[in-house]
Amino acid sequence: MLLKIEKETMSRYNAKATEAKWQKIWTDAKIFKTDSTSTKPKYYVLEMFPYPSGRIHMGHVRNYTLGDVVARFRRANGYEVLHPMGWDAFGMPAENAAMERKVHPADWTYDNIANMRDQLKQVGLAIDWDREFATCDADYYGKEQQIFIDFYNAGLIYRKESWVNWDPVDNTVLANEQVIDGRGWRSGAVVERRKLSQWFLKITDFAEELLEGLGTLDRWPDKVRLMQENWIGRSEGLKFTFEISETGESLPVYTTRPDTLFGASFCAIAADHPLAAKLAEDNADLKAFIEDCRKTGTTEEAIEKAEKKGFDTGLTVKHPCDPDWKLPIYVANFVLMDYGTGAIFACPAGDQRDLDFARKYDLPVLPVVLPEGEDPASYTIGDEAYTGPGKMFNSRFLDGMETMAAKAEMIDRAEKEGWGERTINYRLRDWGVSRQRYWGTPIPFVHCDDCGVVPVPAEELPVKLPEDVSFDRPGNPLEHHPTWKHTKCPTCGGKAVRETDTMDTFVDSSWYFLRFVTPESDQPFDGDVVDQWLPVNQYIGGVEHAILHLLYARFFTRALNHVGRTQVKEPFEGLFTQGMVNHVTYKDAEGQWVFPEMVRSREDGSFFRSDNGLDVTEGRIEKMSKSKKNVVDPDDIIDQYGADTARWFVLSDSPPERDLLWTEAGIEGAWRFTQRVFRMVDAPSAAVAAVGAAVPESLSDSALALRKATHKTIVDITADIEALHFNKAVARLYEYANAIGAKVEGDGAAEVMREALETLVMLVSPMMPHLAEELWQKLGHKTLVAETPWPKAIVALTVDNTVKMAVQVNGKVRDTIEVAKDMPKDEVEKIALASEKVDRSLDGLTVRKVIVVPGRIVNIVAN
RNA sequence: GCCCCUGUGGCGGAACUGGUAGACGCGCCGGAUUCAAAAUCCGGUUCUUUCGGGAGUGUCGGUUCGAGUCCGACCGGGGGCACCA
Repeated sequence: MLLKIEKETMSRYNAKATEAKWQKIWTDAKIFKTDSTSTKPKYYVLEMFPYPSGRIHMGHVRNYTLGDVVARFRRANGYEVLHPMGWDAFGMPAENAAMERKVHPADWTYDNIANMRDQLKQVGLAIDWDREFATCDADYYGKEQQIFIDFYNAGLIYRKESWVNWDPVDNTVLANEQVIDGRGWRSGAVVERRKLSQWFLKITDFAEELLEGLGTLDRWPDKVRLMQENWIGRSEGLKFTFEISETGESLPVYTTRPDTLFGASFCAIAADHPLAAKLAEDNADLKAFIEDCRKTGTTEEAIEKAEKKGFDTGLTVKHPCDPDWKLPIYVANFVLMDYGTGAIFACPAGDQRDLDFARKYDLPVLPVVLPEGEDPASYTIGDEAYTGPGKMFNSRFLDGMETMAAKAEMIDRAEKEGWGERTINYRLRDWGVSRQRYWGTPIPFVHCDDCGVVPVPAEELPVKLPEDVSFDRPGNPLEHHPTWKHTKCPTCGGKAVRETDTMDTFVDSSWYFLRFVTPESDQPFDGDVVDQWLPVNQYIGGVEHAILHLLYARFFTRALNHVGRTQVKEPFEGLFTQGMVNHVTYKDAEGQWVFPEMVRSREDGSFFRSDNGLDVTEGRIEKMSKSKKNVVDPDDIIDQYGADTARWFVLSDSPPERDLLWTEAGIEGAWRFTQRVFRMVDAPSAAVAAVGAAVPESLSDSALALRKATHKTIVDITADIEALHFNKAVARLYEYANAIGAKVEGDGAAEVMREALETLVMLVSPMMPHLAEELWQKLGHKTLVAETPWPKAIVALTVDNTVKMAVQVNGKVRDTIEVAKDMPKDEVEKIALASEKVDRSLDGLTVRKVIVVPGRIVNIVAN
């Protein structure tokens, strides 16, 4: 009995103690410290840095494990790897905590960082922690202010009065993208519209470059490139000017469908259009209509959306091709001031919105594009506009032309006759970065009555946030602070007031990957060193950042290039977007969400709560979220199974770009494998360590089979990791473990087994680094796995000289044959036809044709 | 409404450029070990069958000697969006 217990403990792998041990050894030896000036080939792997919310979640574990496998794999393959970590530390939750719990945002943030750093370190990541910083460090945001002033001096920053989305709860301005269904994306408050003076970054100057650059990003997911392309929204069309018949004033419009100009039926302007505002001055009804449009916001839900509304101004414009043709001007709720010129001409036959509008207000609908196969005499438009291609008709000089040709012709004519021009238009708008908040980078400017807006001189940076702030009343604490904003004008020395806006936190994350390269630089970064390390070779993060963060970071890099700080143009060479981590949801009999750890199962398969015994039912599988309580805490998992098992599980089963389903059974399976690998290597380790590394020439069949498996596995795993197909790598390692478990005996068995076990340890090491170190040591090595080169396959052992081929009769597999790899087709055919099973299937049929695809298949066609 | 992606056993998923569908794992079933259990090990596991086979990758059709893979239409699931002129 005693003996048995002892055996049990000895053969069990104690993950917790072992992991702590190796983490300390790695840290003490500083083996993950990156030498920026190394002559080795460089590899920069980066995961999107976390927001310090307080605790890590499984999504973090997945994200950082993916990156860590890449980092360790590249290190083993001879690269100098840069794999840093930092904190996206500014943002509203810290201010919310300050308001709710009377804790200073800085204290809250740095406490959270300390917690999460400890948690992340337990995952065993190969990170150079010496480069760590938080964006809320004055050192970091001071450098950001420097960049901001650079951009200002380069004309990339301007201020303008503009309509903004005002969140009345957070007392802040929201970007359009941050307004979801008319509500603030964080507070959920119904958004109002206000006019404020705002700071803007001229991202639109780079619209064309950013669009073109997408073409070079061949290691980005197509999906993300497409989303950015749509976001930039380049279109080519005609910009021309209507003359208002009654006043002679001009009204510029933009259209992508100049071909349909003869189908025009009315003209519509946005509610925010200056002309609308002017007309509303002495028209109460119009004023009310405009107010109404504003209330609905720019992105309202479907039902509200569907309702096209307009207001007839009573004015008309002259058709540019026919001064006698007058079109009424409407103010319409579906025309956007931000896009094009804020005014359109409408051709109801060719645009669904225009058609809906025309039907509602009983305006003419004249078809001008004839779809193929339709008769011009009888063709009419019902409730559906025709937006496809076709031949022009009812269109005077365009009649008979194809749509594309008609477009070009109309633009050419407009340019020749001088009433319009070919114009490229973008949907992309400039980036408003002003936030009326405390916990962000102060915009480094002062307002002087005499000198206007003046940048803070470089030697006075950083403009630090004051520490003594109060969150007792709503609004921006910087505005309320008794002294902070009062300063002297850098130009004239007179009284001046600091800008109290802080920057959008997307600014912070737009250049952190550059700071990581030279975090000690007194400049934002050392351009020469950055140019050697960038672009980031592999960037990994959530697809939710597909547009904003990634587009802003691309813009920032180009802007930094523009101001001469770097040669780099595209920051991220390879992008990988991981899927979410999901879990089933549980609800008890009272309808309350239940944490998975509180769910117990009965023998009949039903569930109950461990605390109060209430019945529990399994619900949908959803993204892990605190609100639905379908979360598992990485700390608990690591405590129970160890980091390696957790890492192994998040890498297995699902392809990393897809959602991962977290299950108890899955983590148990991973844990079993961890134990199995440990036993497989541990049990024979002493004997194996004594065996020489040299494998003899002559091997028994079973030894040769294992050796071949070893070298094939090296090739496969290497390819899988390079392609980030970690789930496949995991599957192959299971297979390889099975192969090692098979009986090996005879000549060379011991040597081949040693090679196999060492290879297994190495191949597993990027995924389960602690276990690998422990086993490596047990196999008699004094060096670290983390500093051991990746195994090299002997190519000769990875090719077989025979091959199994399927033999089909009329496309159905009847038999398999094993033939020499280079056997001529006619011999293969002979062997296939000699098969008894094939012969049986051919009974009564005549062979018409035999197709032999060498190394793959034989198909016998018969009837 | 528009755009994109996706659909394979009970489940997660394999299947290179069209060439043996279901690798590997989970679950389940059986066996070994154990007083018993846990753990571990071995075997089986798409469905169906008269044990010869037959059917099968969302549905229907097409191309091909051969289709999960290519083409067309439809159905389901997921994601994105901006009423973008």
